[in-house]
Amino acid sequence: MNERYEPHSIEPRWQTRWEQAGAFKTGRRPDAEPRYVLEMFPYPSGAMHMGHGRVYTIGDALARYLRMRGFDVIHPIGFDALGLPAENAAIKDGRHPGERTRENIVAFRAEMKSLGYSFDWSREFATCEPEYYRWNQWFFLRMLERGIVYRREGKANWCTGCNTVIANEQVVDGRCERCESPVVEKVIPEWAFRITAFAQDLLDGLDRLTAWPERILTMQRNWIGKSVGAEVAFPVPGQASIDVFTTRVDTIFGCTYVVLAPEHPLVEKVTVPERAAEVRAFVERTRKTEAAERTGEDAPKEGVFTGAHAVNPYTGERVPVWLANFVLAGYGTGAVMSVPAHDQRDFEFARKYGLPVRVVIQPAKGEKLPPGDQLAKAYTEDGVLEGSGRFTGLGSAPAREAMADEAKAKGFGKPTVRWHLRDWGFSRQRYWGTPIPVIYCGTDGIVPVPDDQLPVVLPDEAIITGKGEPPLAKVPSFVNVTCPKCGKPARREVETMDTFVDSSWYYARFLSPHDDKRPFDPEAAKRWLPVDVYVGGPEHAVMHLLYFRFWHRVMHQLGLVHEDEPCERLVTQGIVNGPDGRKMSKRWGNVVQPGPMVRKYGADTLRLFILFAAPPEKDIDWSDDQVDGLFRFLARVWRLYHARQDCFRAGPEHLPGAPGPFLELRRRTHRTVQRVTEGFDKELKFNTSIAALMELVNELYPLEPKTDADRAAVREALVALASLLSPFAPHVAEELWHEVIGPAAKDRLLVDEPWPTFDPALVLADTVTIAVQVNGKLRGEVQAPASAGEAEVRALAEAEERVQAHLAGKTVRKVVFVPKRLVNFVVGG
RNA sequence: GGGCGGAUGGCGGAACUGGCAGACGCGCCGGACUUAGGAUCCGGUGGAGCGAUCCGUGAGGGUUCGAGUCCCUCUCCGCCCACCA
Repeated sequence: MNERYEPHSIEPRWQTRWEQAGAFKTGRRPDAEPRYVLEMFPYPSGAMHMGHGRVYTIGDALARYLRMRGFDVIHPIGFDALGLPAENAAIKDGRHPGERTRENIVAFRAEMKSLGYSFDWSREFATCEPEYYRWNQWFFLRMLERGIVYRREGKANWCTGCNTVIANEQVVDGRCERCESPVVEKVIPEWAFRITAFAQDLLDGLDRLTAWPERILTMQRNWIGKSVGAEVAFPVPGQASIDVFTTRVDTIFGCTYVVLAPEHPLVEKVTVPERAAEVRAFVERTRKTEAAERTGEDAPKEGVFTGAHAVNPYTGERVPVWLANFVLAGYGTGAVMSVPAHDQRDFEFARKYGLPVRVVIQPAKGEKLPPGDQLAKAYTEDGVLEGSGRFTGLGSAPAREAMADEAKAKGFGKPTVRWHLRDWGFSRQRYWGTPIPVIYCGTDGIVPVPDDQLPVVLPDEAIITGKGEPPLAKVPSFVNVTCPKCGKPARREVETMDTFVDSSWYYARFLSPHDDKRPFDPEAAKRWLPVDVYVGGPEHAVMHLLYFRFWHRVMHQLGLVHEDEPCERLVTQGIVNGPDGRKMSKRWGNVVQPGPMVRKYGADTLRLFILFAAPPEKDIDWSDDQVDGLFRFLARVWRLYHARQDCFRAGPEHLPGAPGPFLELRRRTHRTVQRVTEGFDKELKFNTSIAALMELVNELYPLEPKTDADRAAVREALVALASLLSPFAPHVAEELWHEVIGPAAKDRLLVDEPWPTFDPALVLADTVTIAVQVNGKLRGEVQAPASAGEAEVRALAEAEERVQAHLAGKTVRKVVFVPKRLVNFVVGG
């Protein structure tokens, strides 16, 4: 055995051995229970970064552990290869996005292998392969048949930088999430998934996801955004009827005006002729304002009076109808009833334009509100109704119910549910995506491409400029087809799919990645789904994870899967920041990449650093010093095995039973097995699991075994240590395990060995240290048998000198005894 | 403004259902071995005090024999969302 720890001489060797043995192939244990461990697949733009290093290290530790626990594990990897960045890069340097993507994949694969990740590489695929995206097209056609896909003529977010439509969910503060260019509204025909039809179901499903972080569940709930309210019709006599949506129908007696969105269809109709010019100017002005500016936090509230009046159906009162820039056409009915006393926006608007403020809700307790004209700000809490006719005196909640019911009974409204979630517009005027499989025919209209003509392959020869028409429109051989129905010349759809489509079902494709008859094998799905553990960044909390849940429900409807949630447990990992605590970025010059670190320290050290720095969900800062420390730990472990070679041949029959350091060592060994095992089964706090291994090494280090029994105890510890280390630092663990086990085991691999078990009798200490307190303050400690009762411990404690000093001259009023932990004398006088 | 997390030594972080605060690592200090040490090994390391002891988990209150942990009020930090009616 080499005296020095040299990771570079051992890591590639074991990587090769594992690969040759097919150690990480799925399905090696067909009779064992299945487990599916999945990390979010990477988008291969450029080189692998530390964030990737973290996700895959966390998932890999789990996968390796579960394999050793005897499960049949699937741990696949692939590449999310289609997408805007590759296309933007292509626009920049003129290279084909596929060429660049394939290069990046080669680099990624090499780095992942150098990190020793236990992927089943035989299942790898990239979403840019027609063998994959043809099934995106297949799903599209199935959803089209079922009305889940539809064509809509609607306002869309138009990114002025990417020149393409992006989803609502991808707009951040009025800007494109990717390129940060301003997003403007534009009317455009587009394809959409009817995800809103699943809104209630997606919401209900969250209650069953008990192993998802609460944070993520809350974000999804907010994103789906169910609000229960009421729709109420405010007639404009002789003109029209304005439907307003409100969640606070209990405040309706305080409604002093009604506001329409500038784009509301009734604007023209209700506006009185003398105000038409002013209204039109306002509408024009608002339309020109960018979404970001209009809906930004500090944007001024502006409005204009239409001259019309609408009737509050509850009171019969006539209230003025206004337009305002802050009312959005796309939400609710695009019209709101304004209750300035109980809504802050309405309040500010009313003050600005001198509209009346009428208090109709009083706080249930505490001071009453002043009259509306003296109110300093809106009171938006629930309370007790006043000045609300027959509803006066009711609480807000029962009032909402009673009032919505009355609206329904009298036919001027109804209880209504509204969602924040919008349908998912997924067509992109881009090249590097899945072609949408439809044909536009002059005779037959929109004609789906027949299944037997799939895939519609992305042509290589597209000219990508990022401007004007979609790139595919400029490829005549692609565009010009004959109609599958009538055989006349027709045009292909030139738009492609959002890449979130690709990542919505890839986990299922891993189950039969080479299937050319169907997207995946439903029998395999029955065995492997849902995913047991899914590891990825919390930045995907809403978009990807919602689409992914939606798609799974669609696959359920298609009979391809048996359950409606795709994943049981979600682990969201924190960011790896630079050494300065800031986000790694070229701008700060604080980027640390996994590749160079593997070359410097070896994969095992890097993996250990990532796992030891903090629990998975916390952000961590890169630290060169900590990395050094972990390299030193592995070198120390290495030296330990080297120094104890004389223990390798002792047999377990000689294990020590008599009290002494080697029996203590055995206890430590078994306790460590227990702690690390629980670390995997419960909290996934790998940092404390690794700390436990360090403690074992520290205890082992100074021991000098003299007898066979001593050596057997050391050997037991060394065998266990190699196994326990294996999920975290697999290469060095494999090497050391072979050293201990010796030549007899040369054909076996540690990664295939069973996970060590612990003896429950050994993890329980027989002597415990009990803290002694007087009035809650620590005054000493005593050693006692673990089984000791109160009387025994009390006697031991009272014999302690320091304790006696604090008890002297006092009366013991009470004694609190916690077995195995403490005894507390409560004294007085 | 709303939602969700946080706040513990010089630093990263431990602490199961309230029960010895600071495990483990880094850094630092001392020692050993060395021509040398930025390698390795051993010891120390929350603060104050010579000491017995006292003070310490963002701040302030409370519950309790006992609070990092539970309750109330507040401050700061991070992330997500935001004229969503």
